[in-house]
Amino acid sequence: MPKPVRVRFAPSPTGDPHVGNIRTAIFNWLMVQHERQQGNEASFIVRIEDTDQGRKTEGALEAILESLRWLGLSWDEGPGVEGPYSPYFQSERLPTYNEAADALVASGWAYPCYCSSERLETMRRGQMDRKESLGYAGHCRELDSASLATWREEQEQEIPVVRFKVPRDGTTTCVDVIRGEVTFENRLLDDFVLLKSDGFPTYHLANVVDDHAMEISHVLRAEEWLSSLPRHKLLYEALGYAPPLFAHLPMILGPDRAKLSKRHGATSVLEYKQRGYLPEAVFNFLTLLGWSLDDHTEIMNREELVTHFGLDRVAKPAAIFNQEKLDWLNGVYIRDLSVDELTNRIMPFLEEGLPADITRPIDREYVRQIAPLVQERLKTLADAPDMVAFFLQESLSYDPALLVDKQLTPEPVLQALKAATARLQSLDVWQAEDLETLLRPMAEELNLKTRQFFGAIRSAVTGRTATPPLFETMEVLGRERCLLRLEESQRLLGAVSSL
RNA sequence: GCCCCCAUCGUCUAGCCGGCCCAGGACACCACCCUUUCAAGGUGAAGAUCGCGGGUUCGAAUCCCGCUGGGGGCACCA
Repeated sequence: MPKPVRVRFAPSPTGDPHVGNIRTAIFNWLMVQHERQQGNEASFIVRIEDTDQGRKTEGALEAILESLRWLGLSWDEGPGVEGPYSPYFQSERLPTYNEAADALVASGWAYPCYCSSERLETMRRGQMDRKESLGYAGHCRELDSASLATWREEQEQEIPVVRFKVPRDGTTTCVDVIRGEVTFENRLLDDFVLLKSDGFPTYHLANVVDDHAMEISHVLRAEEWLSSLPRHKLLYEALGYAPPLFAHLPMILGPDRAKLSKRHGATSVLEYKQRGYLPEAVFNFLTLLGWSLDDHTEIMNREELVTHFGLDRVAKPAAIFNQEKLDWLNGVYIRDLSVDELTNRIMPFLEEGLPADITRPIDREYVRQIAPLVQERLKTLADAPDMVAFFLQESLSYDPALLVDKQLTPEPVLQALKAATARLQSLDVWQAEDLETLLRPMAEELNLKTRQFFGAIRSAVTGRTATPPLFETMEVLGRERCLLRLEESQRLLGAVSSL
């Protein structure tokens, strides 16, 4: 019986989670789902690492959870889902860390340090000037209790921090599932802080203690953590814990190859939601950043991803976030939606983005008729309001020049519009097919190219030059509105040509 | 500065326990087709001396070493 797979996503509530964080969450989640599909026991845990009171951000927790929910990354244990290892907020687990720190001090693996932050800062600057490697030099490490007390007075520190006593020599070899063995020299690791003077643990301590307490089997996290691995390994050993397996995931970089940040445009997952990206597209796209199935499969739904995902096909190099490819993928997913589904997804964007003069609520049934016409033209759901507005607007406002093809003068266009209107008035079945049967032959009669003739009608009826197919558009627009707009266009054009 | 990781088309990547690769797919770009506009779709083109230099080998993108480049880390942040 293999030990159950237990992985965790451990964000810190310091802002909107960006796509890199979420990609990590996706890989964790995927691994769990895959294991389950294989018939193995597996759990996805969300643990909130809120041990830095100073950086806590209002609303960040909700943003994290919303991001996860939006992408369908449900968790088995975590906020709102109590489990056998509750609580899942580190700020509520302080006693556990204290115990661990005490045990470490008792066993000689850690010691209190009274050095003031000013002293540390000065030390760091000195190291920088002398171009030495940075890190705590170890002043309090060897002090006996008497000299420690004196030092405490001198530094005016009430409460000490607790530091880990890193071996002065030797090496620490760690294993990363994706990269293999990585060896570090212990003398280059400084005595890092375990417990801060405010009583909160640092990431290193909290992380190790919790991963052990929650019986985490695999730690999948971003590559930026790789250099902390030896510290963690040492900590596991000092604490007498069996370490989990570690896999450091490739980073996601901006187009300038730097760590993704606000400068690169949208980085928050919620921003993508807002910009009209489909969660299934974002999910699929993020999965492809650092993982691949083979040399040709790219579009995979959740289920396919679950069956194929594995750590063995995670890539090593960092990936650059390619916005254009996401746009394409989003279009693919939009085109794949059923009309009903597309209508549902578009509605909120229309309510939100359509001009204020269009009366609300927007008629869903009508939108449902429009939806198929714009489906293959939408790059994002947020494109919908602009693309659809003319269907719902009471009156159009556009430059009458749009009615006239560049190679034409207003006069023949005006005549054509007049003729078309007259014929259309006597058409009793207002359907695309009939509209086409009626109008297409007219182009030749009027001695106009179809693009010139249809273009004029298109502009008259929509106020635009780029629209869905004309006849279907007219059908959805309806007889009355089309005729009205056709007449209006003649008025506009007449005014222009008489100038 | 020191430590660690990484290195195939502009980008995401396949290939990397050596020959099937003078390197495959996708996005973007270009051309053509379809066409009432815009899309979508179809076809095709262009695009990587596999970062560079040494080895090993009959043979290297694939193994080894060095260099260079990029990234990450070096907090009482995570």
